Amino acid sequence: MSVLHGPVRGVRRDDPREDTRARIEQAALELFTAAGFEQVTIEEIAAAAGTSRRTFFRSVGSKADAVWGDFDGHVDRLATLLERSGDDVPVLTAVLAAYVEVNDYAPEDLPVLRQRMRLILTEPALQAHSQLRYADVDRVVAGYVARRGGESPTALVPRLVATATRAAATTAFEAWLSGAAPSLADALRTAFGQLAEGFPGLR
Amino acid sequence: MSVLHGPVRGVRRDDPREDTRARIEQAALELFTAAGFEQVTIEEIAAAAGTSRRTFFRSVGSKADAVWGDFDGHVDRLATLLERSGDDVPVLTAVLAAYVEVNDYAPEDLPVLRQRMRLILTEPALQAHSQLRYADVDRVVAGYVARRGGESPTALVPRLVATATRAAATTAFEAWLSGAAPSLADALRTAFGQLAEGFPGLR
DNA sequence: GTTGCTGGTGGCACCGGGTGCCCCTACGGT
DNA sequence: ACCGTAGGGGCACCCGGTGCCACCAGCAAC
Repeated sequence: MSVLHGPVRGVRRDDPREDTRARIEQAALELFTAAGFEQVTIEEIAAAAGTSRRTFFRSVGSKADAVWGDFDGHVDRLATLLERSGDDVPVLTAVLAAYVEVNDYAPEDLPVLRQRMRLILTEPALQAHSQLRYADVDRVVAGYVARRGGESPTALVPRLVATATRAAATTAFEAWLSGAAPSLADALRTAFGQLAEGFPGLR
Repeated sequence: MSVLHGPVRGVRRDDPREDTRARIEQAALELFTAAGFEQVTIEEIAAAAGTSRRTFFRSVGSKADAVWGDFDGHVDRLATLLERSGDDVPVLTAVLAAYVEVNDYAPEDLPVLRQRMRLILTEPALQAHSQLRYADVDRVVAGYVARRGGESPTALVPRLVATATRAAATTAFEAWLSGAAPSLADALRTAFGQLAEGFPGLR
């Protein structure tokens, strides 16, 4: 699951609030990458962004959010994509397609995405925080699977499909990050393919 | 993935250190269940256990560890079970069997297990922390799958099998907790079955 | 009995993330 | 000139977590 926010997040183009937020996120990303997430204090980030500790918390909410950015927007996009997918396409295929489209970034955005995902997947504190974000994603996917299958969103199969596909997505991200996969979309397709086949050769 | 520690954890039977630890964990569990994880402070737990804040941290390490208990021991048991499983049994079957055996509790231990898992699966702070524990489990399973398949533990398939089976295990735990499954072993078998079949009907 | 060591403990100061509250300042409308 | 409002800074506080030292059993050696 990725992290970059779309081109337009706020309402106005020169929103001063969004401006300081962007400055803070950028400063944070650089410092985290250089020195490690836990080694950098909020005060240092604020200083690097030319603002105060208090403003940091007001604009980004928490230290982890400085890395995650506007993830809620991505979850919303995922939900919209699933809602709009036709009922004729198989469930797993629809989920895969939604994951692929949500994570379709412009080439110039890929370096920053790498930076963020690298932090999220390697720094323990961010790894822990990720579970909370994943839970949001899982709720969306489970809801979709439940709707398609005429089941409750809390039934075993919808939950299982949601967590398993999300596990596949994060594994695909790891593979892409390590350079083992040519592209994110490719890694996602490979992982979902294995999942849908029930891991042939391991049974 | 469960949490209860085995009958003997320490070296001596009347280890005073183990004794205060057990008292603290019990007090913490009761308070967390009654008031919620974040609402209870370390000082309150220490007071309820008849000890001090400093001793709390010395004996249980962190607030989350008061709920998780000796999880490392479970990971070790899982690793041992996988090591000893024969090479003739299919990989997924071996992983399922290991999960089932690791989570085979005596009936009298089930209430406490429910209490702990309920907190871990519902309290956001503990949910976040769980990802770090799951990562340990995933490393063990990925290592086993890699060995059986002659691959690298960091290759896509071993990682994917590890995260997907663990996702199945946690989903099974949720189903068991909510009362939808008669037993933990049953829920695990159902979830692994779905996973191994590649979710028939959704493709 | 005194000495000395050791392990479990408590107290204390400190750090860092996070929040509530108040004040200041710049800006736009009237 | 007069406001209202929004973004920002400062400050005090809470809480989880750690390092350090001081205390006090118990126990071995002399």
